[in-house]
Amino acid sequence: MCPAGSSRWCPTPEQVMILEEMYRSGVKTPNATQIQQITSHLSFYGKIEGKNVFYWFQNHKARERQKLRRKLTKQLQLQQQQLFHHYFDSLPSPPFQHLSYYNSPPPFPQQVGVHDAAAAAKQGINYTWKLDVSERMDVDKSMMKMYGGDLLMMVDLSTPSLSSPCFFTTATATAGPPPLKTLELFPVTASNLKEECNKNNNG
Amino acid sequence: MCPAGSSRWCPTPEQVMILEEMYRSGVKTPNATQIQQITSHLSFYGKIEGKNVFYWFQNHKARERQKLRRKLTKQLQLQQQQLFHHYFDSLPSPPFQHLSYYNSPPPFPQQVGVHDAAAAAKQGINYTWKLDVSERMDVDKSMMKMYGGDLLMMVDLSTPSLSSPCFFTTATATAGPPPLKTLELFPVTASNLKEECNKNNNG
DNA sequence: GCAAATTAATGATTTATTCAAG
DNA sequence: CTTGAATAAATCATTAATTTGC
Repeated sequence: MCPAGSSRWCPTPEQVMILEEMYRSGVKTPNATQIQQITSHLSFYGKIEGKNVFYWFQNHKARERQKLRRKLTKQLQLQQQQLFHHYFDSLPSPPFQHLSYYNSPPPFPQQVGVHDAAAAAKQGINYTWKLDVSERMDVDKSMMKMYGGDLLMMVDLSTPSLSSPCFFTTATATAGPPPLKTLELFPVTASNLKEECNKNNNG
Repeated sequence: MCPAGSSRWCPTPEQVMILEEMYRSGVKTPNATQIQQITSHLSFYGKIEGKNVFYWFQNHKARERQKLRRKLTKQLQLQQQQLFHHYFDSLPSPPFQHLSYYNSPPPFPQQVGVHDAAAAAKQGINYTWKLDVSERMDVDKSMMKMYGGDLLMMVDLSTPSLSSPCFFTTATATAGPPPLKTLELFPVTASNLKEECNKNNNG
């Protein structure tokens, strides 16, 4: 339960359930209209604001990605080890096995992404990340849209010179749909490495 | 000059000048009220919206930091090299000089931050980042405030069920002032290293 | 059992990175 | 190449879960 004067939103179980269901069914980065609808719907189950919904999706998406990455990285390591042992165990007498093991990638370093994608699929990974391609849904074609989804500005009612209570208004009718961005399948970058390093502290 | 149906804001020279002057005089992350004032002031010189002002400060702050970091890093490297050479050149006959040079920090690795702060100061670097401590200015005590300053949501006028044109409203009266955050003086982290790596691609 | 102490989960902010217009 | 715009990653901060000693 949430403390009385809590500084942050504490979602009710129903709210979380609904949000997760929406996420699963494809809503990853809801636009302004969607957030509005979701918010008013969820407000039935408890106090909630639009920014809570927005943050929830942002965090959820990021953390799902993170979980997936970790899982993949772990599996990757496992498989490389296994394949490696398999490869060297099949040799008559491996002279520099220990060196190779610690220093070099296995003998198929160029295709590691594709290879492991296929292999991981065999092991039951569902390629959830492919869903991310449809992150932007663009459900309604109204003039209004969400700018980036990373900016929230409050209304300042104390300023009398303001005719409209809203700070930013969109009068700009931008042409064309937003550029659909694909996700890199195997983002084994510095970010991942750092994460893998930190992981050891958590357990 | 800005094309007629341009998709993005093209600031006039006057606007840029004023923005830079404001930045120099301490405004690094203006709140909603300040942005409103700046916007209406600058609108005298040309078409401008609140989000333009917001983005401008965000980008400017980030890129100033970036410039400073690069300068510092470069200077750091230079000094370490110089000190290093000075140190080893003073030895009678350095047997493993090349090894040490590539593998080890100089003999004062624990205080590198403090040391270089002092040294850099001598060379004329102005510690601009110390200004960042006063980033949050909290000029007015109105109920409305800027949330993070990193979220912008548009109004959806096409939804008739909306009583207020604004999407997110702040009714939460949080207690106490926002926690003033200090900036780390020498953020020589993985991020910096990565940047230094990438820098070579740019020139 | 049950609070104080730790740890994990997650809501909220800030910073870094990337995209793309000009 | 510069820079406005947008997105993603990292980080901070608070709350929920848990462990631990009594």
